[in-house]
Amino acid sequence: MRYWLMKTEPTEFSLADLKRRPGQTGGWDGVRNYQARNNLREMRLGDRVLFYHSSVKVPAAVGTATVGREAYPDASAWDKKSDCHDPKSKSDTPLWVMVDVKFEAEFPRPVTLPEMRAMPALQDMFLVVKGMRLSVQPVTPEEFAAIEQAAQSPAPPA
DNA sequence: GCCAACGTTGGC
DNA sequence: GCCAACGTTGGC
Repeated sequence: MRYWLMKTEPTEFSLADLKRRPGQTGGWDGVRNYQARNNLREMRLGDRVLFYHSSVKVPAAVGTATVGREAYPDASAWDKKSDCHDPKSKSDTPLWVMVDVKFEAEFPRPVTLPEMRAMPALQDMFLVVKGMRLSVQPVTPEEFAAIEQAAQSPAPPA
């Protein structure tokens, strides 16, 4: 099993939104970055996903999800009315893919970006080193566990 | 195929 | 709202 981090703006699609979906499952479409797409293709059923909220006052990991369906064509790329429309994507060779994710758990408290930056266990984490511009990132089992554990513990003093 | 210019992203 | 970092584009 592999571990991932996926970024979303909660105003667009939050963890609470996912939880409210039928079957608590939602399609993760709109990824238009090649490196992120390649990560989507690597995802396997049951892989675990850290759910990260960006572009808010305090960016944070807020919970977890699992991969409910492996990569399949992202139809929004062909939809001329969609913000995510991409004329480069031809129907015979889908350029962009999406996965389905299933709600797993909401953390007892958010683990914030500054907190993650401060955690010794996360000094080599992709998010900490390279930032959040890549919307689908790999996470090591150790990093994933450290963040889950932090979420179960009291927040550190600010 | 390189690289400068440009646009976008996201944290602050 | 600003700016740094990065991905993408297009001219050569």
